[in-house]
Amino acid sequence: MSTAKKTAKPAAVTPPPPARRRALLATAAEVFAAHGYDATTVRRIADEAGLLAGSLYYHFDSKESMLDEILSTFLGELWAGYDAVLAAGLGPRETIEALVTESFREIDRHRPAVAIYQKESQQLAGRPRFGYLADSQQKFEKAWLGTLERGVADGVFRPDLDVRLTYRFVRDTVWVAASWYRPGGHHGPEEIARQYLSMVLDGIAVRD
Amino acid sequence: MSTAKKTAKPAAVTPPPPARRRALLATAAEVFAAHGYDATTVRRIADEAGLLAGSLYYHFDSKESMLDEILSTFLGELWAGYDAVLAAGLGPRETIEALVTESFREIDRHRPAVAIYQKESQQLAGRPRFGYLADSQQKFEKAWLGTLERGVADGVFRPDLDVRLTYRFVRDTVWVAASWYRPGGHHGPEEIARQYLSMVLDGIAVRD
Amino acid sequence: MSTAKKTAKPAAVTPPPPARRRALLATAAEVFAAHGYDATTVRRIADEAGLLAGSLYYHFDSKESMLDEILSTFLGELWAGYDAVLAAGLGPRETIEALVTESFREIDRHRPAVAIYQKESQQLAGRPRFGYLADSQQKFEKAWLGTLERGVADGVFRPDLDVRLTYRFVRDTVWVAASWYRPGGHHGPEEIARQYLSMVLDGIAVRD
Amino acid sequence: MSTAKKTAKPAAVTPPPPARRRALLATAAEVFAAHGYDATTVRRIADEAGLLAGSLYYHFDSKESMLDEILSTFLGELWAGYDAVLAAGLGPRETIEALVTESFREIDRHRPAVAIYQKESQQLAGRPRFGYLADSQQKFEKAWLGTLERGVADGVFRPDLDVRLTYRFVRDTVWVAASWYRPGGHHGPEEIARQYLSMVLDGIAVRD
DNA sequence: AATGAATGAGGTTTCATTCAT
DNA sequence: CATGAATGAAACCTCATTCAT
Repeated sequence: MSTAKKTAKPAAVTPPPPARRRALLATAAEVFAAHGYDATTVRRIADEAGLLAGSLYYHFDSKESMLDEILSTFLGELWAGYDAVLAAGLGPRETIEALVTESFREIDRHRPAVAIYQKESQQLAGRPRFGYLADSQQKFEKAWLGTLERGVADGVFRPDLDVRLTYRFVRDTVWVAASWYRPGGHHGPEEIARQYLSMVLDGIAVRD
Repeated sequence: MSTAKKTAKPAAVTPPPPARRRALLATAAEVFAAHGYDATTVRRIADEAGLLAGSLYYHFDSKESMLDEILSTFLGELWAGYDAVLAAGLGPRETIEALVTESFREIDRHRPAVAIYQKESQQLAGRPRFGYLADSQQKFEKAWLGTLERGVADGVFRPDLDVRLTYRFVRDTVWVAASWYRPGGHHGPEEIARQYLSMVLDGIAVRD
Repeated sequence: MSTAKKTAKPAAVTPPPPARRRALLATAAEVFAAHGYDATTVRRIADEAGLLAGSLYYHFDSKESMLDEILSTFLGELWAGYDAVLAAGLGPRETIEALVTESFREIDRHRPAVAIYQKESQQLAGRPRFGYLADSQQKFEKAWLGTLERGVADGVFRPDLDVRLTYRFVRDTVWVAASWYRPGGHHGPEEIARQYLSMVLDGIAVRD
Repeated sequence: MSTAKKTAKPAAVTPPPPARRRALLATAAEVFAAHGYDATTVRRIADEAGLLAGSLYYHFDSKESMLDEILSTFLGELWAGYDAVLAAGLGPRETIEALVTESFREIDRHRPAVAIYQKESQQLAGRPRFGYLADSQQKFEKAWLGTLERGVADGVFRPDLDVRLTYRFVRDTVWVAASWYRPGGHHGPEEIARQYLSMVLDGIAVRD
């Protein structure tokens, strides 16, 4: 029956429009990540996606709006994960472990977006349209710095720690991983997180 | 006679005063670092330097040649320092300490160049003109990876270390510091190096 | 049966309901008049009409053909009115009065078309498709100029009149009214015509 | 002597930069007036001026800024003339005569600008950048309407005049002349003004 | 050394139009 | 009849680069 086809996949009816959009954004993200936002031409994205440059403008307002959608989508999912961790009431060490693990998971799922974020966010945060990048960065700092400080106060982390400096080192190292991480490689995100945490928490030197 | 000056140092006739060149390159590096190479217009550099865009071409062949000169100068000095460290015959731990300290010193002296290197090198390494970037990266990897491996073999570093992964983390953390480091701030390069080494070598967690 | 309807009026099958066409043209005319032909996008018209840009092409061949239909329809009705006046055998003054009155009536009924005509006709008259605009302008000139000349010859209009100049002034003032006239406002078209004729025929100065 | 050349034309030293600018603006104005602002391509202007489209951007920020400069320059000169007339303390009839004459003089000197103003000002007045167009229009209305009202009050103009309507007719007729006026033709601006004033003030009909 | 002006290639974006569904 | 997606031409604009002065 003709109705059978329509009722067969009712769940798929809900998100019908984003289908193409999402594919195009994925392509765009890949190219942005590989060549940098400025150096990426709209034509390059279109080529990669198999249509003409002008046709992209049926789906998106501008090159910038593609970037915007890529970054805001990523940050949305990132904060969903982070907020869950922060709401779990874990101790400082466990919170750091969970945040690091969550971060590498995000890199695994949104590698191009993370790479773009890493390279361009400082540049973009100034523009009004990307104000949410600055907001996110502030929340980010609050979450990490707060946890580190709590750890020092609780006697879990070394008392001589310069937390601000430590925060910067940890933050950068985690995200910069997006520049070399390849999904499906030797290590999954959890394995990488474990190695990284082992280094940061316990050091690479052999203990006396 | 006017010829006296010229014949006195015949070799110096071609590149008259490197003073201006250096100043212009410093300006260019600052702008490249702040906005990214692609996003930087020649006019912007010229504005910042107080002349017109076209006038820059009296001093340099092209925008790319400015970038080239900035990066190769930086890498030249970097390797002078690194080679000295590597030739000193230190133990693995001391070598790592010396390399990290040397790196932060370079960041202190060449912050814009390092920032540019960090952001653009992956992109540039492919082009023939910037082949030395890839070479440098290889030497770099060899130095660091070798030292880490030697440390593990010597029982100085933990035996369960994934040296490749560790190398990446360490490398990135060091260089990424160029994006937030401000010369003349709270900590000098040596202090930052010490903090960083303390974290990487001994971990941030309190020992039992 | 469904076929009954179709076979009932075979002649009407091709151009089914001019109702929709007319409504779409009215919308198009409004937008053309408000923003100018070139500055009007097909999408804007479609938006205003409540369908998608592509869908307009089911009804019309092109944007230009909409313009064409709007203008030719208008001119058709205009000349029906003018020809009736000119065939009535009135005296020069009465002819002028009737033409002016008829013109303001047309503005009342076809304001957008008149506004378009006013703004674009000089531009369009050159293109072959719109040759009828030039023809119309010639007929127009002949009718007005002829009447003015007749009036001077008959001693009804002042003998020192530069008829060509007068023609231009009168012609422009009448049609330019389309840019500010709003149907349903204070004055109806006949009232405006009366005021205008009073000014042009007798002047605004008080007679001695 | 070399100094002779420099001191020969000291007066020309003052306005050295606008030389090329003004010529380019004149060309642009001509093209805008002939084809309409929207329908005019930057390339067309460049072709007409004998350089490449991109080169225009050395002199102007944008197509819009050319339009802006054309219109604001014109309005500046127009109001210099109008203000002088209004400040002269003439009677209503003489003021109208002087304003009309001044207007035709402006058309004579700025024909393209007037034509552009006539065609595009209503469209542009809404945009913030061209707010001065709306301001000008208000001043304009105040000047003309006020004079007409004063004339009626003084018994110089007919008491049954609808001044608002009269204002519109007079205003349009004057400016619309820019669409057909050709400098250097049969009539100079003063002659046209005289003819026009004769029509408007005394009417075209023969007095009884 | 530097300026003013221009070039020419290429970038982003717009838009009338087409067409399978 | 209408939609959604795409095309392709052309528009505005940017920018590295050149060159006569």
